[in-house]
Amino acid sequence: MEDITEKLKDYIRRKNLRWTEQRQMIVQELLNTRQHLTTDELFKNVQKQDSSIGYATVARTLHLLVEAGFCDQVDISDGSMRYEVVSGHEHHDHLICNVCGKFIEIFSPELENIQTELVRQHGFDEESHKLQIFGTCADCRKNPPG
Amino acid sequence: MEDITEKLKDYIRRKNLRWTEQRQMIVQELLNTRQHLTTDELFKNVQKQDSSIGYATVARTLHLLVEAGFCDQVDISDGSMRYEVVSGHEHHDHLICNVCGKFIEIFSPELENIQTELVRQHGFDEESHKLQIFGTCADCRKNPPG
DNA sequence: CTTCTTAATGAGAATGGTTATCAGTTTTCG
DNA sequence: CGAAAACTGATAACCATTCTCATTAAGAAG
Repeated sequence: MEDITEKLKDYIRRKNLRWTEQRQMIVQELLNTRQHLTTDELFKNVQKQDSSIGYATVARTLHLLVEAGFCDQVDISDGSMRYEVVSGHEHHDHLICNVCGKFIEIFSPELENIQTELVRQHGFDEESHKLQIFGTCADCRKNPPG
Repeated sequence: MEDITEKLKDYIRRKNLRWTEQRQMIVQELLNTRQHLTTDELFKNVQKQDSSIGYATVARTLHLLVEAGFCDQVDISDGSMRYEVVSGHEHHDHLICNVCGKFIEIFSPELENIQTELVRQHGFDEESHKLQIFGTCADCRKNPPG
């Protein structure tokens, strides 16, 4: 999905913002390493390309991407926020491996339905939800430690 | 459930720790205001009783309670951890009101079953999970703003 | 191409929640 | 009592994130 860059350019044009070399490079790097990165991890990766780019610019670009709807901000309570490129299906939940840190995206209509029903029973008006399942992924179960 | 205090005393005895006035007061205050408090909120409440108690002691006591299994640490990504007294059912999920901040504890066996199945399908070995549903609670829907 | 407005940048300071440090205190147990 | 060890309170350290501000540069207009 390289056209995220194009869509972002559109967004930026509409909002009277500016398309800069730094944003280009940061988005490129984020797309390359397609993972759930922290600001600092992405910052370090970007610095390998261009050591003049500052931390604040990376942080600001990530905020921009979230605001524009191209990234999700994920908090797995490990000390810092992580960012992922929104890919296809809008909403999904996460399996998170405690060993290797990998994220597996999951989606289950049944799960969503039960949640909707639960919420209704409590007279609650849902806006969003977040399900995170922590454990050991299949790979790490097969090849334990190192 | 005032006997949480007694159970905690037992735990402390077993671990060769010590039951102090400060811990007594902090636990008492936590039980009184039975809510999902931040360390700072509990600290402020405790200070009303005894202004000599330090922040660090409150924080340490909360850690102790979590470690001993009498409290859960809940992270709703609002900037700080919250603590709740474990009440009856071991595991539960949360409905969180974006308006008044209230937590509603929910538990659904069906939900748990579906999750178990989902996890199994991915060859994942679950250790724990966290489901948070954000929205507006029944009360805040009836009586909107302030 | 040049000018002009204003967003963007980079460095570093500020912030805020949490954790660590340490000297002094208190509990426990022989 | 007296010693060992846990606890306390004040404050410093930490760390991710956000803010500040002087400078740079995008991009629209002329």
